[in-house]
Amino acid sequence: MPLELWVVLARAFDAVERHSRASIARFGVGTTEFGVLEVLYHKGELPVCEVQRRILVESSSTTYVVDKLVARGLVRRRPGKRDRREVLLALTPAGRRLIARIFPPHAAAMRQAVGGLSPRRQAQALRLLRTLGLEAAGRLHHKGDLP
Amino acid sequence: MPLELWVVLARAFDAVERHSRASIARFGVGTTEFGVLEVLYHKGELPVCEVQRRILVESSSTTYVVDKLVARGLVRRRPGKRDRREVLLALTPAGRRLIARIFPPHAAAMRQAVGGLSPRRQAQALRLLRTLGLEAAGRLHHKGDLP
DNA sequence: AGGAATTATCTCGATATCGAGATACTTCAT
DNA sequence: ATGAAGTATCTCGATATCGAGATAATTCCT
Repeated sequence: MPLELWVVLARAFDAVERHSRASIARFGVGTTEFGVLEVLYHKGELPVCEVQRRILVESSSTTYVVDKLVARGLVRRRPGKRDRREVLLALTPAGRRLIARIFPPHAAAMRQAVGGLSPRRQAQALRLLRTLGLEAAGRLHHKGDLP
Repeated sequence: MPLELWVVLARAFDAVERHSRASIARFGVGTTEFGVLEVLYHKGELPVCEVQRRILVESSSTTYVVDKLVARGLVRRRPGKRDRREVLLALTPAGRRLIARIFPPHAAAMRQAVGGLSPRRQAQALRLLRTLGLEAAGRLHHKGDLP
């Protein structure tokens, strides 16, 4: 049963992610790039580490993606003031315009993607997956102690 | 709500996948390589395309992974007889020994990974995710017709 | 039977991602 | 106050993955 659950979780993620990628790719933006734009759009200026936590890639990849977005003039870097290790990220006007244009159709695409479940079941799935994710994350061995 | 569901789905997948990767990596095997070994272990000899369908990577990546497994002497390629386009894959004795050693602790690790949900809730999640995945896959636009 | 469309596999170049380690700054415990 | 431990970011090399396209075999339609 656990293995079966893991398999259907992976399949569901894959299928839904294809919707996401397709809806975003039309605008010449990749999944990870979109993640950065989206979080800055909704949360405002944030340090890199905060962005990283939300987009589920490693820090080196975050640097890489942000580099690209900066090169395209969509995101701006600024040294942090209170903590001088931090680098604060924010959208440029061009970046804001782009994400404002992408986001609504993307939200619609995702509504369509998960529309196979009724709203009631979506809410059920949401609760179960939240618990599953948090518990699984909490159970991650930080050093090395496996069976 | 759909977007929130998508986010928790991605997070849950990420967290559980980390368990999977960690449990497998100890044996010097990557996620995709494991997928190939595992499906051949449980289903016996299969054509590449059948394996590919199950491991959720593109065909070019499948070739790449199989190449590595063949080079390591864990998998064997054999031309298909009834359909001469096909290439049949099977475990070598060494491959069988390896996966037989990896699989039990991996199953245990996955039980632990999803153990945050009671068996009853695991079954619920399984049903919901199966529907979600199948529906989402069915709704994938094959050409280009998005909002 | 014969050509068109489909399917299976592979090649190749491009790119996203990782992991380990370097550096600089901050926090914490004494 | 000071040194140790922790945190934030980045660099660099290695590698997994993709996408487009090539080739060959099969199936389908009439």
